[in-house]
Amino acid sequence: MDNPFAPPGHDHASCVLSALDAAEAVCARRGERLTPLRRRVLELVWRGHRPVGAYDLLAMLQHERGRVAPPTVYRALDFLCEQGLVHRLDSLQAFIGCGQAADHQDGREDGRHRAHFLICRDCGIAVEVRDGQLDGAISHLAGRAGFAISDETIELSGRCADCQNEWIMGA
Amino acid sequence: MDNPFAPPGHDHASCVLSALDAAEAVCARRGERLTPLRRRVLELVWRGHRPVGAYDLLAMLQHERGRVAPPTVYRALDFLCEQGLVHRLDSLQAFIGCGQAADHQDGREDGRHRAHFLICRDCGIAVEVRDGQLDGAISHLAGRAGFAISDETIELSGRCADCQNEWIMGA
DNA sequence: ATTCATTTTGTTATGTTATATCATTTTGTG
DNA sequence: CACAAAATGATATAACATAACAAAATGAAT
Ligand SMILES: [Zn+2]
Ligand SMILES: [Zn+2]
Ligand SMILES: [Zn+2]
Ligand SMILES: [Zn+2]
Repeated sequence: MDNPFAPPGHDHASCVLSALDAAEAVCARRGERLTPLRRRVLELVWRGHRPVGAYDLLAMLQHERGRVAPPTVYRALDFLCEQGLVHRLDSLQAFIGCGQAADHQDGREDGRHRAHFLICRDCGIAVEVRDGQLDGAISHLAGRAGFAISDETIELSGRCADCQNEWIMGA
Repeated sequence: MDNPFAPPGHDHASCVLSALDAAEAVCARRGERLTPLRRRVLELVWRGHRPVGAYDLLAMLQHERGRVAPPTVYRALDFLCEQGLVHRLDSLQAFIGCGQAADHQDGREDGRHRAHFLICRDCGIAVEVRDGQLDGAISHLAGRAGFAISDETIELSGRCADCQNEWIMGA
């Protein structure tokens, strides 16, 4: 029983810093360019641990730079997703910073990697999780079916431990 | 190694018939109304084993009834999804007939149930799969995190066995 | 430094998916 | 029939995403 959800009062500034540092390192190693725009979008995605919509990011950028069009945001997000620094949550049509960017093992040629999520419907927080047993079950299932996996969308929605407790406590 | 993908030349008419029969039975048992529109939309979803977009369905309906607006389709799809007769594939933003409607165990109050998919990017076919080991891994993962799952989005994209063989054969 | 190809960003327009709202019709019930 | 509830029709709009082309920034080679 170890709750992987970041507690409300944690030092989030350090989450952001380590994400940006990891991004710099990853891009440097691969010869990719983490431009000011891309870096800023990554920073905005890391505003919190809640998935962010592309148009929310667009609004934030417009607030700080005036006219910005959707392609600007989507291109930055595409880059960040390719590098595995951001993930898209298909069930929410929203984006979240990668929680494993530091331990990037470079599963593929590009920077993408398996990413599985728990998403709390009450507090809205999503966390990237990694589980060997789950990975094994998926590989085994695909193997038996003769299926060659190239992408996994695994998103579990429900209520995190904290939100369940709040109900019990009557908060 | 048992390939769960329906082969190209199978008797699809019987897939459709059994899906419609199962739907009638499920709705009758629950006191829900499988109206002509809903039944027709279900039939159209079952056109094949490839996920269908809502606007594709809309076009088909318009072709046979003249003016039809998006809400007509989405309402029918909402109903069918609630009854577990159709599933939405979040990674594709498309819908597919439930492959387990016959063995409906009614996991919940409404007709929804766990649904996991293999989706072939070459032939476009998607199949609903069920795997005890996968279910167990998910439950175990959630349990350890103190997370209460209410919905699962599990969609594995890649290449089905047949499409892999076609490449080898040079077809 | 100047050229030049490549990459990134800006800009405009449009495409795709989904929902809100209210009117009308159909259905089941007393 | 009268009535309430459920389903459908109709209009408008919201939310998410991409195509296509122009301009600017970058990096490498002369
Ligand atoms: Zn944090
Ligand atoms: Zn929560
Ligand atoms: Zn079939
Ligand atoms: Zn295939």
